[in-house]
Amino acid sequence: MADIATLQVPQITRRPLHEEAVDRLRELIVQGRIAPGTRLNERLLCVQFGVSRTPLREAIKLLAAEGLVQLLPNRGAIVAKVEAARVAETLAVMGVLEALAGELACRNATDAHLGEIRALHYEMLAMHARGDLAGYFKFNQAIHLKLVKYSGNAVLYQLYRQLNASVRQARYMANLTKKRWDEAMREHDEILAALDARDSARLKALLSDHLTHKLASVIGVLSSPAAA
Amino acid sequence: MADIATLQVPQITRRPLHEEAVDRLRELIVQGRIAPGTRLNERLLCVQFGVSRTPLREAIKLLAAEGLVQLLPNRGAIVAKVEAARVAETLAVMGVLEALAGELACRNATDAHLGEIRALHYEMLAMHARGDLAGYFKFNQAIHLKLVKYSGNAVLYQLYRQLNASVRQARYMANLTKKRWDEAMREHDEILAALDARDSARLKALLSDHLTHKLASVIGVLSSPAAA
DNA sequence: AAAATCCAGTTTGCATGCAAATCATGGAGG
DNA sequence: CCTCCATGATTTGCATGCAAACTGGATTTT
Repeated sequence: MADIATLQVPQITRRPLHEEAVDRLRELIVQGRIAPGTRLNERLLCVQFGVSRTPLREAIKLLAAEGLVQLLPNRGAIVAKVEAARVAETLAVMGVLEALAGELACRNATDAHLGEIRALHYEMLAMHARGDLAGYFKFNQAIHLKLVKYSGNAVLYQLYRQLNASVRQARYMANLTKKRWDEAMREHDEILAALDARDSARLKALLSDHLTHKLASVIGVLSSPAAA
Repeated sequence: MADIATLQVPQITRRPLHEEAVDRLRELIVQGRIAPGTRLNERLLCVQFGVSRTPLREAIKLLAAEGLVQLLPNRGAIVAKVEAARVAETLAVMGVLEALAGELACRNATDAHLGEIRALHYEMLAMHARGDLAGYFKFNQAIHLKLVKYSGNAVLYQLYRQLNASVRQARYMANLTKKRWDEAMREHDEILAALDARDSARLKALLSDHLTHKLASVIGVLSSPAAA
């Protein structure tokens, strides 16, 4: 008897509030609902999240180490600004990380994993065909994240996600031109082919180029904001 | 008048206690004074640091996002364990980061920067000649850090330092054998030569190999702890 | 008029107190 | 003897209160 009850016991302990706060605040930031440079007013966010200042402050500290917010001693925290220079640096790093991920994924990913990526790839192509930019970004992100995940290197995955979050807003500005979007799709085709063939050297080169192109695209947008 | 007074005004505000706590706690952890897996007792650390629990808890959250400690909901935090698998993964990532750093440093480092690295290189050789392991580690670390710093990519530098800290204990186990130590010195000679020649392709390859060798060395030690 | 000073109002940083969860120890039952 | 459960002690998580620091604008000084 009481199997269900005993099984639930380890789960009834509720999730700490500061974890909840971290997720909600991160969501607000990466979605751009709080403009970069804005001060995070503790009291305001408290009432918004329905928690006290203590767990909220702990959440802010977590996000600070992630690089999403910047701590100003005695002046609280502000949403980290996404400066063009920093985005460029971040994408350069992500480029080599993804190249490594591709290399490892060729060795470590299972056929099932490859199938999953292939499925996402076609979903992405569908979004591209429809001109659904939001949907495209979603699947594009998913593909890149899965690829890194299936590298089998957990440290790499965690780091990549961290960097990705810190430039998420900027990435949304990347493939703005139709030309660049089409080109990115061709690149993705090649990436998938190399992955399927488990050609690690080729995949590595393709991913590196892909990120370099994305970098150039993002920089172009960031350095001339009026062009949007 | 009152130049000194007005200049000091912005500085009299004392450093927040949680920042102090972060530094002291990080020091304890990376130096291995607190064994991996140990629970961080808040009350204990409070009296040790002379601060209240609130700033201490915030410090722990910062270190958690850095990866030095692991948060267990409702059970506080423990010092992150350095498992062989995780060290291997981390070194693999550091390898590509350093390769990128070398590539960038060839382009961006000034001659003064190169001179500084060269000086550190000779200091390291001196330590090697004396058989001073601790001194050798110190200068070896300095060289690698400076190289990454002089890449000019701040994101890369921050990430590299973070990863380096998280496996610091393990790195001390790396060059245990005389043979590996001598080999590492030869590799460093080549690295310096490539950097001086600003041969980015060669430097990239050398650094990548260097880390791969270090990885193999560390793994060998970690997987057979009795062999020490 | 421009710059420096001063003074509320607001916000952050920190200490403390309390409730919930976890841990440890001992005893009952098999 | 081992397992399971109960219960007190410890520890974590959170809310609140207070002091220090910052902010912005009015006042004074040059």
